[in-house]
Amino acid sequence: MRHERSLAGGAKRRASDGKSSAYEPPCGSCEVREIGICDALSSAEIARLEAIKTTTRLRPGDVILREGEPADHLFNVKKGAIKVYKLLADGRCQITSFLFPGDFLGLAHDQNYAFTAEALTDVEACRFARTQYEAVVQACPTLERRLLATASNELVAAQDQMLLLGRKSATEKVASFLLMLSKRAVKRGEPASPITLPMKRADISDYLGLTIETVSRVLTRLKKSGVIRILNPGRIDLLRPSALSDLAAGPGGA
Amino acid sequence: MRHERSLAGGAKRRASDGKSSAYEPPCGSCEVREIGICDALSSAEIARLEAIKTTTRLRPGDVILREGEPADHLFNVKKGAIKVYKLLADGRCQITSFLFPGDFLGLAHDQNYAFTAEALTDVEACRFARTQYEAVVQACPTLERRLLATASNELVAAQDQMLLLGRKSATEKVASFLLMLSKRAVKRGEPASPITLPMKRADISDYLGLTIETVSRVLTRLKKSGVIRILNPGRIDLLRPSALSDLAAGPGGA
DNA sequence: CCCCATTCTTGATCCAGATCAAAAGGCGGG
DNA sequence: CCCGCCTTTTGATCTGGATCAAGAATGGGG
Repeated sequence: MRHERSLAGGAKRRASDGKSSAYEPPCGSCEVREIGICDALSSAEIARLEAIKTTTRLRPGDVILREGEPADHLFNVKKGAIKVYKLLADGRCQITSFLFPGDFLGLAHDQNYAFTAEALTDVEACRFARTQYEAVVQACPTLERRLLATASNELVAAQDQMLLLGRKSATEKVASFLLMLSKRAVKRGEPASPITLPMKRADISDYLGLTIETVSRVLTRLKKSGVIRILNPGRIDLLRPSALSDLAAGPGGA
Repeated sequence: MRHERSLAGGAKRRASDGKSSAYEPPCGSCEVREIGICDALSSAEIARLEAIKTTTRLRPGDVILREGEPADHLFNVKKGAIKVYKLLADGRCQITSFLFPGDFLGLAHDQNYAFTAEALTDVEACRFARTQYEAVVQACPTLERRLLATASNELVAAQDQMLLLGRKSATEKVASFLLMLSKRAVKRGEPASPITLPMKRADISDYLGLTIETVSRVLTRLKKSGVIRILNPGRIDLLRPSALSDLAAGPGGA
């Protein structure tokens, strides 16, 4: 029951507790402004959002929101990494996405969240009460369009992930995963090659529909074949990205 | 190369060809009005949509839109069933969703479609040019909100499907699938129990990340254990839905 | 009504990845 | 600097579902 651990670790301090925070960074100097949902908002719109914004800080293992609970907050990730997952009754876990700076969290059509979100590292995020947020959305067509675009993007990503989970081999899955991390790092202005893996092997396997052991074995194989290099902390050097692409796509480039 | 078959069958007549259609049913008498995206639109808004609407009719195997092509149309399904899928280079296929009356098709944030959609049965759908549709959306906040709600719903469904693909056993997958079909049938006013399966075994396996043989074996087992009954055409009787739910959830109800 | 093509079921065997088991790192705390 | 815990790697074995291979329904066209 792999998850009892992290839940136990994280349940102590709920995100919702820290409504007030030591320091409220202004939106004007937001580091993720141009890659997040706030991009393309007018300064008047930003001001309206800023008025209802709270900054949340979390530590590894903290649960930000839990499946089944009332969906009454929305978040913008500013720093750190988050895993979003669903559990089966017996503890099996499927991570549906990892969130990084600039990502949006909390879209849920239902009354309740359909998933759990948990910090992997120290996290800083903007937090909005849903009711207030919706009021702002009503008044800002730009924001609503931005939300729709975000949802569409997530949908496309979800479809890619379904293809991966349903039809790719272990090697293809791991290769695709590394490339995805690299691409997303680039999108937020980080280098493509020594990528940072803020998550454990267990998280990678819960994301790819594999076991820890299989993920480890595939990484070892990639390392031995000179495609990647595994650096000390959670960092991996993509030595031959094109080889990785070939592996990710599988045969058929015949 | 399983798909060459269906593509061959469908490529003859593209949906986009039949811009004009023999008969344009008015929105006022639309059968799926209250379960589709048009629900909750004012009659003025409906009129604006109706003005730019075309009715498309398709036959089994017809491709409605293809991955990679410019995403310049949106659809509302009125009759029939559609499969939405992605392919790998070597022909492996993952169906990401089945569409039924009332469902929306065409959300794509990118310039191009990220998936292919193909009719499973005779299909009737409303078709809108994207540019015109977007103009209407701009003017109708209700419609935009409805689109966002639809996208959110799809996202939740996609997450469920990821859990299924990544972590469920073959039996759990098939049981979940049958229950999903039943639930959706109810939602559009059909009975819960003798459900109609408009798709072939190959489609079910491409949806569940299994092979045809495994799907067939699981169905046989469910039949032999008295949980379902397989009726002649593509119909299945859910004799013991609660047993099916137990199977779908897996162990853990311990 | 029969024929042929397609789909579905069933059986036999195989294998990628799971499971079980244990050693080897890494790292924070004392 | 050492200890103990957690994570990762590696090895041995097992198994659920894939693959390979026939049959048995089904159904549409002539």
